[in-house]
Amino acid sequence: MADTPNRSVVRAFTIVDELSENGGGRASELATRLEMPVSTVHDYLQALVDTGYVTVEDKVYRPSTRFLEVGHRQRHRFEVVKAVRDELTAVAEETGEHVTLLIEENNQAVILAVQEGSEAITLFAYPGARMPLHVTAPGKAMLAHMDPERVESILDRDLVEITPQTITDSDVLLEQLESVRERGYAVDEGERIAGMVCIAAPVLDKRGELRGAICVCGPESRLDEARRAEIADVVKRAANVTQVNLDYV
Amino acid sequence: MADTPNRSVVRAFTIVDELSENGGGRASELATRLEMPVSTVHDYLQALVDTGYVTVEDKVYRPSTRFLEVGHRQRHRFEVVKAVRDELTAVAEETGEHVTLLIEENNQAVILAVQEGSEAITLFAYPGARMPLHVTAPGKAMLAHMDPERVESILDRDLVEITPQTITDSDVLLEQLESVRERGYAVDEGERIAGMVCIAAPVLDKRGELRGAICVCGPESRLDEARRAEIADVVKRAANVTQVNLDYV
DNA sequence: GAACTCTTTCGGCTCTCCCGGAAGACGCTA
DNA sequence: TAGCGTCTTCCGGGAGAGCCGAAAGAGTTC
Repeated sequence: MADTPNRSVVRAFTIVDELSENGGGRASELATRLEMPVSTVHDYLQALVDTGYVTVEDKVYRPSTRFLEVGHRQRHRFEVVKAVRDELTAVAEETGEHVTLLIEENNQAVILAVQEGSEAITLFAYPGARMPLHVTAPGKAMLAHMDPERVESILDRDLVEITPQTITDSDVLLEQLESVRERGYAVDEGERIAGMVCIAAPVLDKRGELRGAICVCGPESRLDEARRAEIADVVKRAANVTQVNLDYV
Repeated sequence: MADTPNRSVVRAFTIVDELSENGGGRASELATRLEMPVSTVHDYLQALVDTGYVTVEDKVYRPSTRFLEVGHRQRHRFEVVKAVRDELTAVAEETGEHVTLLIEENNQAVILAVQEGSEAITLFAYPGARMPLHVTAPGKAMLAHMDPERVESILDRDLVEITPQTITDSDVLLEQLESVRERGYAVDEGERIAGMVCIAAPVLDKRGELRGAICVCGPESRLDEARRAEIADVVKRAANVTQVNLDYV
């Protein structure tokens, strides 16, 4: 944690972030948005283009496919992605819903794989999509198996409210985590997306280390008590099989 | 094209590249490989971690899932990805082979989507994977519809030989491009991967602008003359449907 | 063709990156 | 446990590189 992290590096990635959020932009646009001199932004964009991580076309700059490349290469190195693969499709087939594999990174839940069942709702879910831990079933599933100190430090911060259902009381969350450990799965009811219910089970390896979570999402209307129980079983089984695969590899 | 592109930016991404290639590394490792002082590398790594684009665990640094995020967001903005979606699965089902969608970026062919048929050979193909244009069917399909001046400048450079079959003679390539335009599809026979045949059709929009290429790859043994012709038809149809979808959107 | 906007170039001042050196952390061996 | 080797982390002063104002160039609009 240096006092002053290399400013150029930070600025470069700030520009990348800005480009990514808006899907691209022109030098002057960025300059105003980031409150930097145009010439400075211009210099950075040149440098970024030089590296190949940004492309220009008609003065519009965009993140290049290099990001995909680096991202996917890295993704392949997560053993859990391979270990879960068949189970993910199996779960999608059995439930017909939207199924994802997530991991925890920097106190956030990040999607690594998506598999859509036949009835799956179209969600804005893609590899790399991230969300706070406390607002989702997979997040809670993972929190339940993280180091208590880290959990505490995470819950101590502002628990952002994303929907009216989002749980922002850390005591309530701690109770839920306890129940996750007992039942082996977590549920969220419209806590991240209104009207959407998610059921998730944590994936642990034989040493008990957290490796991710498998999550099924569907519309409230379709998921009554009985169906939720069914899905919970499917998800738990998938997590279990994945663990076995992990330990084999 | 500034004379001296911001050194910090270039260095930062050099480090990212190195991390990506080796799937992560320690400060001292990078320092030796990149021939930089350890302390310098350390400073950069700190800054990169600060941005969230690199993570550390047990002193091992890795590109974070941010790259996936940026990459995928950008991918979604390519209309051709949506336009081709159903066709890609259709082609995979019909042929049973390995099907990909590629685009051209910075004089390279880049995979944007992969769909594996039931018999598909396992290829090291993932979104973001890149390859020279002249060594692949999709590359040739795209070259055939690029600005002649650009084509010339690309073919004028060193035509890297990847397999003994790779075509490194620009005149031969130019002839092939002509035939691609006539027939509507391109073929490569072990020019990128020995023993592998690929058949690809370019995707153009109504203005005739190049938007990408659809590619089917399979083992030589399975693809005799007749089957190649079949696949060529399937691929051409898929490209055509995609064009229609594109023009609709 | 004048006025405006946005991109690109230029260059000198100043700030910040750079890296040697040293301290600290960790692991290994005896 | 002490001692040694390796790696990470911290520190600070010098010099080189980034920064940005200003102006020129490119492209558009009316």
